[in-house]
Amino acid sequence: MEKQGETTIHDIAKKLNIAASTVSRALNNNPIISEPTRKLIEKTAKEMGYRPNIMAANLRTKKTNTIGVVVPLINRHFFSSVISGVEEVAYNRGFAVTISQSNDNFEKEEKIAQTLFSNRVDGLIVSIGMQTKTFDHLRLFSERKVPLVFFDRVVDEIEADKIVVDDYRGGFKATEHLIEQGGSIIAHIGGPLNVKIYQDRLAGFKDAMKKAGLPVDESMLIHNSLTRADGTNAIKKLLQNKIKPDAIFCANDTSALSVIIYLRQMEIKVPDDILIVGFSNEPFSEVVTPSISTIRQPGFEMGKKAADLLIRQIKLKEKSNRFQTFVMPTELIVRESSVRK
Amino acid sequence: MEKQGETTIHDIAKKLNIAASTVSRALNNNPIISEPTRKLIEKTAKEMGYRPNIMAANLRTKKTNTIGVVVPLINRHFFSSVISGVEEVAYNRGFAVTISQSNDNFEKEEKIAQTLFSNRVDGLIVSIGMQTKTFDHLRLFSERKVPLVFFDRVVDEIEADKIVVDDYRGGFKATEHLIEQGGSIIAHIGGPLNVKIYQDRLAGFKDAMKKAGLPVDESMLIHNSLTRADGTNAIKKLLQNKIKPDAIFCANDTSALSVIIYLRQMEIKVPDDILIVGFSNEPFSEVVTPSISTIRQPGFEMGKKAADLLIRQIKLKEKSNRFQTFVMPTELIVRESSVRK
DNA sequence: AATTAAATTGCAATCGATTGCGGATATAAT
DNA sequence: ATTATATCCGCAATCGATTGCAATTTAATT
Repeated sequence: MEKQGETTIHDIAKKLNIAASTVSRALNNNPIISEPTRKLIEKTAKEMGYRPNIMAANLRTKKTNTIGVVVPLINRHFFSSVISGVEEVAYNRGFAVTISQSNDNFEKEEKIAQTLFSNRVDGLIVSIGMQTKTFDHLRLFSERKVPLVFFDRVVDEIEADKIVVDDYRGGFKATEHLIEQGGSIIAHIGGPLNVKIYQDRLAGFKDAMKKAGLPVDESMLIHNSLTRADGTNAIKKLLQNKIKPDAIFCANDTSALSVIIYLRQMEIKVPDDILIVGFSNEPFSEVVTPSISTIRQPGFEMGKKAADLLIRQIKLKEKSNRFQTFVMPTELIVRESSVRK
Repeated sequence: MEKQGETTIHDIAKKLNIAASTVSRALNNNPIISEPTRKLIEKTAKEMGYRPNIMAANLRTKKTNTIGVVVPLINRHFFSSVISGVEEVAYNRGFAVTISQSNDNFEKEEKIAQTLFSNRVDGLIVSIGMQTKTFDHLRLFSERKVPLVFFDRVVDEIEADKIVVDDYRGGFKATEHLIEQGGSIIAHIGGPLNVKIYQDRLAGFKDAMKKAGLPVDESMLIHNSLTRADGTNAIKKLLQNKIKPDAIFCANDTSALSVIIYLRQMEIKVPDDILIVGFSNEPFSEVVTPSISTIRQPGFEMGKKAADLLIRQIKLKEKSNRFQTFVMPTELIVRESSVRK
């Protein structure tokens, strides 16, 4: 005999001639309920196919047990790895994960933030888009005390927990490595400078150059959105310089790949003629020929850490702890593209 | 003056000396409310910083405006592309997307299904895990009339909308291509046969062989989980056969990659000595050397289609339309790994 | 001016679970 | 037998929005 609707705690209560409140407490393992009645309630709940109505509970408790994640692009190895890490931790601690992608579009990012806020997510994990230069849509969360964690592309202007990779040292190590391998006229293909990670990678690049006593010529610096097409355009432009680079530090693997493919077409040898280092350790960087030296970013671990921090904030709540910034170590992975045989 | 809590429709109603119901209707653009009062209500709502409490609305309407997506692994290009497509459509139609990964683990898939069901998602989009051989956890949805759409790794035993790629023709085309290129002793590295897509790819393989009058030797068929390690083991085993294959159809690009890398180490030339075709068109397959011929699966489009179908079901509800299966066309992408120069 | 129809708005119940507080029962102590 | 002390449990309000139905106001008609 199927009931017409879902069974509620009231149905269970009625069946057992007890109060709904008792049922509720029993099902929530409230120790105030005696063992035998709890057992009984659990048993009949199962028999009746009871499933708690989470919306009702949420309404009452003002919690959704949901955390929101906003990334520029899901379909991108680094971000999907982070999401994977977030999901793993969240799932194990009883949180659902709602995911949205901004497509690096500011308006969409704003709308997503509004929506997630209205949906009362218990907390938010964000990596901002490349166009994002104002932050009111995110301040909304921090001001209303909704826990917020930034990762990778963080926002300096907002106080919150942050998880970044050591982009500065990554840029530094990459450049230093190129210098060690014999590069002296070194170009940098970087991302938009309103995004901190690209500032940092650039800073690392410059400092490594300075340390080695090498000049940084403006004509050797290019900033774009680091897509495949951008990478191709960038290398074309670099090759038009009177003095051509003998090494390039690319701020991501995608542009490094573009460069390598274009150079192959031009019959310029990598690494013999030009050394290349990328950034992020995308899966393809390992298997392309020549394989791309790059900087590893521990995406999965960052996701786990972000979720852990966020959930910690959610649980603590009131106790406004100081916000922390975690810097995940970067690792230079040396492959073929940067080592002369 | 911040109110202590959120402003509700009752607050607005009180301020304007009208009933909460009027406010509710006005905000929902119910035409029964006159234009001037609607304007007034909207204006004060904005002034007071009103944000609807979605949980309360959900509780009342029994809708969550959320759709669940379950995939084996987020961090996998094909799946993240599908998710990306789902997210795009869902977002534009006012649905949130909750994502979970099963890690190809049956128990986790079960728990996820339970959780999403309890969370009252309005519909579910699923690609089952490799271990999944029973389906009660999914029948839960179909039986309780929660819209359900399968994609890629679908379940024959459950009636629902399904979106698959034409794995049979994909397998057939891949194999036919290998034969055209001169392969005659052709091996197949496939996935577990409880998953339909792998059955179909195998069937396509066999039929293409039969059509060409070529024998299918059991020793040329290997089934595993198609990981990097599995791929390496598979090619090792194949090379131990007395008769060695001169072509291999791999059921995914990952195993094709493993094979290529192993063969390179063994100094066996691809494509000169052995032709290779993979499956899925993972990003790396284009850029590896030799680039991998493969079968394209339109992940993003599948995601969009899945979301569209699901939302259509959600909107129609009652009108139990016939369930449909959409077969997305596959496309053979010929690259270096399967073409003798 | 009276009556009717139409247009608006309000009342109050409802969705299902949670929880503070008071009441009932049982066991122990005197 | 009586009081004290836990131990359990139930009552009823509450979370905030939605909605059927009733009530009121306004406009239209005769």
